[in-house]
Amino acid sequence: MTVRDVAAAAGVSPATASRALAGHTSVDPELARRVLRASSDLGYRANALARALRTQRTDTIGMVVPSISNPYFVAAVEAVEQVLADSDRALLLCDAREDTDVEASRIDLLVHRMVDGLIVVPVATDASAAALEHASRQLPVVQLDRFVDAAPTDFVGSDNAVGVGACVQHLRARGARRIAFVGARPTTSTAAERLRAFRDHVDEQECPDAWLLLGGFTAEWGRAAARSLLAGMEGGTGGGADLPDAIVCGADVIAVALVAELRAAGVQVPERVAIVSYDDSTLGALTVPPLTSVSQPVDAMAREAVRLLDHRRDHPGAAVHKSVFPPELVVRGSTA
Amino acid sequence: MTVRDVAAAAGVSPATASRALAGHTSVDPELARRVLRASSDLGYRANALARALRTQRTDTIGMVVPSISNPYFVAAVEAVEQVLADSDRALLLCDAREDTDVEASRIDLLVHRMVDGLIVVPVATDASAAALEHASRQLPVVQLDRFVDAAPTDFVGSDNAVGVGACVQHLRARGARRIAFVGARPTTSTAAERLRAFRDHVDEQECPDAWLLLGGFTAEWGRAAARSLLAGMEGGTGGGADLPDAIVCGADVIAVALVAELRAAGVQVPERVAIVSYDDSTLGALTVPPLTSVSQPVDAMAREAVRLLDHRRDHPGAAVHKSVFPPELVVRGSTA
DNA sequence: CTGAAAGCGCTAACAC
DNA sequence: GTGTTAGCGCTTTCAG
Repeated sequence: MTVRDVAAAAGVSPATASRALAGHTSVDPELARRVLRASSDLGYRANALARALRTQRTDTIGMVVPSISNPYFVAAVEAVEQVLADSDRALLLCDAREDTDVEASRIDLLVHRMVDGLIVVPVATDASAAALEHASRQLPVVQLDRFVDAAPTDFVGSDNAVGVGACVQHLRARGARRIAFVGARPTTSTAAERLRAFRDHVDEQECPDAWLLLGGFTAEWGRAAARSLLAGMEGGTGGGADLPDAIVCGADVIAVALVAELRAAGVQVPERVAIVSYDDSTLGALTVPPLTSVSQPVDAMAREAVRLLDHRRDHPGAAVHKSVFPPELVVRGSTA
Repeated sequence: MTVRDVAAAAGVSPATASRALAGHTSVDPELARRVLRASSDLGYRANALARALRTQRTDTIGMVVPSISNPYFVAAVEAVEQVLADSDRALLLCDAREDTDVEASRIDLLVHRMVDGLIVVPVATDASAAALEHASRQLPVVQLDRFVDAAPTDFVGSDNAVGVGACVQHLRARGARRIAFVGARPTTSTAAERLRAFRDHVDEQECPDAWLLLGGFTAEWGRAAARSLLAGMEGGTGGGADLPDAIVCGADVIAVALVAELRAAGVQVPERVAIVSYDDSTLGALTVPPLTSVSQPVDAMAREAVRLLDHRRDHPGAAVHKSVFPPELVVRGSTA
């Protein structure tokens, strides 16, 4: 089943058949109809490989995420997959396993596969730069969620300063006076921005340095941070006086485990300690109490990422573009 | 950068260069060395598209899962991606969104992309059959986790009878006398097998029909089922007398929401009601209390799935093969 | 063992 | 507007 067969059946040359199938206007309407007819009669489907080899387009987008076990990235993958499916394109997905070496090898794999573009959530600000920069010289690349400055690519993310600001204001309005921050070490732009935003919003009075707890975007870290806060309480004046009124978490994976640990120790959430978090993942909505969390418009962000890739394919020299979306605080039981 | 360049640099023909690069033995060792040398000097990488067009191998495997938001499927995707990456292959991932029409169109997309094989977790026993059957006539297909009998493909799964049996025995050993089942309607083989196994293990005494609750593999259903059980309690003799001692859940997503709802209603877990579940997902380990759950050897299953695809490529006519792995009950706080 | 030549299936110049 | 021809880059007959 090739173009030649269709062409023969329609009584035209392969070239004309190809043009008709591609919807080129410079084809006699009558011939075009015959071709289309023959094509559907024969159940013809153009060979994707041959077309790709010829046109240098694979209709495939590559995506590399730091870890597919993180529900936020899963949401991103889901959204991108949907956008691509809508335009008959496919997603080559790779998991970097939080390792910049793995990440580099996956990026290389995808470039070599000649994907039309690459969507990357970089593992780390420093160590991801080289691979990204190299890739961006071969094809359109957009960084999603996190940004590596050294790699001059397009970017789609959300405004972490606004998000964290909303968290702090919400907690204050709810009466919180003393607020802790449990986030990730600033090895990624999001972690760094959230930390900086938090620092900008509170002073030493509201949050002493001991309550700026930094680890990783993992459940283990959430648990460890909770234990650390609880230990501080025991050393204090007793009665939980040295526990913060509220905690801002850098991600739902952290918050879920942190809440679990606090509750296991008999600390009431939200009565004794209110919790706000980031990502608004399915995870956070399932727990007791469900998490108040900052939500990002993932679908719109996915659409924008794909749009930027398409745009850059057509305008390789265009200036680097950054799209930053406004997040929104979704209030739930953890601050009820 | 093409084979011709390498060949020229090594002073041989493209054919010989190609053979040397492919490791064919029928090449003069000296020439082979020159080719390899030239290749690495020039940083040559064979064009994946051209090779695929010629050899009819894309080194890409397609995978379709019912929903990428379900952590069990994420674990499966993660495992498959790892196995493929280890053999320099890539994963084309599609999400069927629990819809058999979407599933059919994604399978079609992947077949058309000429993936070397297809790993499918079918959405439903009936409605997924046609697409699977059609696909399996074009390329190697293996069904994972769930099985559609009408589609004669290889299969990799785990023994649900053994898993559910272990759940029931564990609960009995813990002193449970009255056990409810909250699972999914038997529209998938796993749901059906788990339900049947449960029925085979308990009698009307231990579990009246009212306690066989069937919905979907979703958190919403877990919540609804919990409410239903709580409503039954109110109608009973009071004091929670009409609540089961234990509940077997068909999946962690169900269990997590069910536990949340029970606890919100003041029911102690595991003291009043013990919970066991299925999948042993990251989700279940994060909750309070963490879930006792049936664990499947996902990595081994992924390896086996890829092995079956490879095997079938070499032996298209071989008999259909089913690999069933033994699951294992992981005991945690929800039955502590 | 090696090279020349063909061809995977498609589309894009180029001529008519 | 249409057909002829060439070629994307690779591998694999087929001769030698």
